[in-house]
Amino acid sequence: MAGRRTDTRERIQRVALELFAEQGYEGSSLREIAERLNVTKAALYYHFRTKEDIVSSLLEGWGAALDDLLERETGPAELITAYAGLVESRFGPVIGLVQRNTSALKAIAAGAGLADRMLRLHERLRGGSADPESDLRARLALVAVQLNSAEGGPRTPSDVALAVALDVLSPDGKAAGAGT
Amino acid sequence: MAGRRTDTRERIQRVALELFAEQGYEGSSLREIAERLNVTKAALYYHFRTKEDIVSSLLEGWGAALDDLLERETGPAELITAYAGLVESRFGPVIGLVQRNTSALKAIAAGAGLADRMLRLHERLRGGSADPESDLRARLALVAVQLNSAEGGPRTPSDVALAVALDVLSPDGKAAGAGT
DNA sequence: GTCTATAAGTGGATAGAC
DNA sequence: GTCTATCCACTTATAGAC
Repeated sequence: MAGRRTDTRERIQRVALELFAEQGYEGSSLREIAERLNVTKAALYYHFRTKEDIVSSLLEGWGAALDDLLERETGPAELITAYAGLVESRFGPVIGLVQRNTSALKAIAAGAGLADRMLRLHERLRGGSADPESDLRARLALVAVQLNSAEGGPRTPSDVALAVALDVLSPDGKAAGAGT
Repeated sequence: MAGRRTDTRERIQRVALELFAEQGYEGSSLREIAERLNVTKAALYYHFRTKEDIVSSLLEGWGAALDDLLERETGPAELITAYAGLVESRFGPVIGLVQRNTSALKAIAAGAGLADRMLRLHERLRGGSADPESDLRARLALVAVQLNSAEGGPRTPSDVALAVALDVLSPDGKAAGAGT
């Protein structure tokens, strides 16, 4: 695994992520990716079977990390905290991509899979309470920690984002949705 | 104005919005729009100069409504309330479109114009306070009222969404950002 | 206002040489 | 592992008849 001689596959992924972030998934062509790498389109096809494979490979790590998260049996607060850690440490750019290309990516298996996991995370986050307000608050908490994702630079310090997310999820004053 | 004999232009807009919502802007072709309308592509070009013109015409009303909103000299709470009214009464589907096709639409003049107006609205919403937390809260308030936009049906009752938005913007306990 | 026909270009993808 | 050359489906857009 670590003994490979070239890193072209990784370079393709890096450049593709760059380009998709700038112009969107459908707005970026394989020709452009190849040009920026100074190779030909055909070379890309040695490393990836299709264009969809390229973007899927980009989403892969994020999907796996979400699965890890969903397996833990922690409560809402710990869940959103761990989620914030993932966003901050590694997956910000990928999340930004997903968020700005929702329509384009929902037509792709890996994209639909991510949407599914986010839905499950959302359910776990609102815990037992299924009322509309808790539902909305759980969504907003997720948005709070990922709003920064990849637009020119981090805007909200990550600790502030997490604090707001936690407060939005369970506003002080009202005890968190422990009743019922 | 009210005396036109055909409504083809409006029918094109209706079908285009439908299709863009289902498959995204770049994922929908003029051929598909024409087919769903039982006309030919060429007919579309009688009513709109380009594909971009079609989507721009869809965003137009929303842009104008935002300009109206920005001209009023009201405070944050009134602003978000009025915004929620617009989302609820007329522009939900359009906002959903914008939100799910951010990348694709930023390459379009009308789309970039909308992003600009949202930025100004966000600034007005956080009023004088420029600290990271107020900034994030202002963004979240906007998200709160528009999260429902066009996915199969309204999820959060609009009054609940507005209440949460107002609370997120200025959590009770802390007085709203009225001082400097 | 809508049609047929077609231009002109791009896209993703493959074959086969090196 | 990368190249040249090519294919073909499909796109936006236009010309001109009806």
